[in-house]
Amino acid sequence: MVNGTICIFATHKKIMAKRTRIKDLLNTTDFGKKVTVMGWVKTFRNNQFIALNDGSSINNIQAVVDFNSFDESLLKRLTTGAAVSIKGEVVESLGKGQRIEIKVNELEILGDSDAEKFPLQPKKHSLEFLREIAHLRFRTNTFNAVFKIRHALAYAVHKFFNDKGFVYMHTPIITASDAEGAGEMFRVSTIDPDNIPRNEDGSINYKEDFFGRATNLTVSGQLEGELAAMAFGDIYTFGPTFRAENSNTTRHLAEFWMIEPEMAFYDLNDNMDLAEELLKYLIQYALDHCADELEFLKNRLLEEEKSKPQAERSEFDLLAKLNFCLDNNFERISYTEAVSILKNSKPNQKKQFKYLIEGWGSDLQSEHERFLVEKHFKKPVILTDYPADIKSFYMRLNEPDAEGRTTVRAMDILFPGIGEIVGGSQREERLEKLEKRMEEMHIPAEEMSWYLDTRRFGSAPHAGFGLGFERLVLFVTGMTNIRDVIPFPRTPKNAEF
RNA sequence: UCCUGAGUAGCUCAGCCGGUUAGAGCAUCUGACUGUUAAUCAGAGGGUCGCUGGUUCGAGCCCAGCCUCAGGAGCCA
Repeated sequence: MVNGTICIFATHKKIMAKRTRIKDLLNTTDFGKKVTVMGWVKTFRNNQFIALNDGSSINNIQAVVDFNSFDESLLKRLTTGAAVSIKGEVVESLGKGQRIEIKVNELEILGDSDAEKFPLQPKKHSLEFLREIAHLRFRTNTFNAVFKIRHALAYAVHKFFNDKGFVYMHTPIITASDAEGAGEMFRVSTIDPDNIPRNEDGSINYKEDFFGRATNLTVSGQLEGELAAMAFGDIYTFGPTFRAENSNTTRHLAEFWMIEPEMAFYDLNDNMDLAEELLKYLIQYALDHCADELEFLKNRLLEEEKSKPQAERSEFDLLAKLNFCLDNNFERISYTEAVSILKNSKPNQKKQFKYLIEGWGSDLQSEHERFLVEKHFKKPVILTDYPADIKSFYMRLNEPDAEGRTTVRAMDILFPGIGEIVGGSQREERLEKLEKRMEEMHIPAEEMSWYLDTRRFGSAPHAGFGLGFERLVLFVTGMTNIRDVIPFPRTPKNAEF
């Protein structure tokens, strides 16, 4: 575990010598050193040159075989995808294109890879094709970079909150509450579908079910998070979330990961400050710790853009886009202000919007959000104080404005290319107002008694938000389809692997 | 769920107005070469044209239904 080497153990004996990770090898100046490297063959060129990758770096090491001193039958097995162990000497490369290489002394095939069947070739594959072989796509440069960044961002989330004294709270995956109404839920049940127990009126008798009641996979840990925030002050959740919506877009998954901080004694402004600080911290963390990966993805995007018409190409490359986000304050405007900007905007006046802005009260369409973020402000935008009618019951009510319109203390952070990346609010802490709102929205108060207890005993102002982790990874990696930033995407009609 | 588009070799794609034996590049296999960088050169093999049905003398191509994928919309994170 020292000098960048790790040990591999079998169950009862050490089966392999220490290996050197390729990432460390690529930085070494230790010429003449004898090393063992293990990895997977990317290509084997000219019967001499193995491009070897062990996942530690997006870059390969070149191992050079003297084909006269090795069995031809052994060299034949150096196919793309094969796992090999190489003992050799670190030497300065004779060729151009790499600084160092390994002169191979011993070569062992650990696992063959039938070239006729292995689907990955040393060439560009479409992301659609790689999605069909998600179990192997980790071995490509692109997904090596994407999932390294995903890891770094996940770690950074915990570091950010831990450093601020937040408590990481595990909220339940299986939940009985479906109160938030955040979309269709997946039912959790052990009832035999061929023999459903029924009540006299024909409805399903959930008393017979595993939990003795109807249960679902969680759509949000927020309500439970609020309970914890009312004791710990500052908490966050970071876990899987499930929505059974039939959404077929580049931004939606049936199973995704969400980060939900909840803070006592925060108002909406504190909430926005924290969200903006978090997003900038995470972007900065990726820039600081994933330089190689981001560089690779930047070039990948530039390559891809070449095939697009000039008008559709983006203004910035990936790194410039990320830095731009760091250097600028997010624009904060109210829903009411946004509506007036949109009403007077060119696309609205010229009737280029598919949905024209008529007046106050309806939700903004994605074309409107995109206009605000990508055309008008050209930076991330935080929209606040939405009409109460289109938002959830737990959001804190504002006093009606001069025209008698009621809004809630909600905020959505909109990012270019992604749309809504964060949704949050200051919560309604006043019991009577909350109960009245629940009644209006037909939310059964009896079932939510545990939630309302927070307002009955020591209620306090508090706020929180949800950050879609995959949407963040999308933004940072510059990928365009959310199915390519989660290892095993679950979408309608697809739960392969 | 709605709208639009697509589905042809392992991959990426071409296939004219419905007409003979469905093509290319890459990959694979065989051989050559041996400091290559998506190596190169020569040759070979490889097809349920998404599925089902229909129209027609004749369907990869036209029609209907279904499945899957992609992009957009809605819902949202």
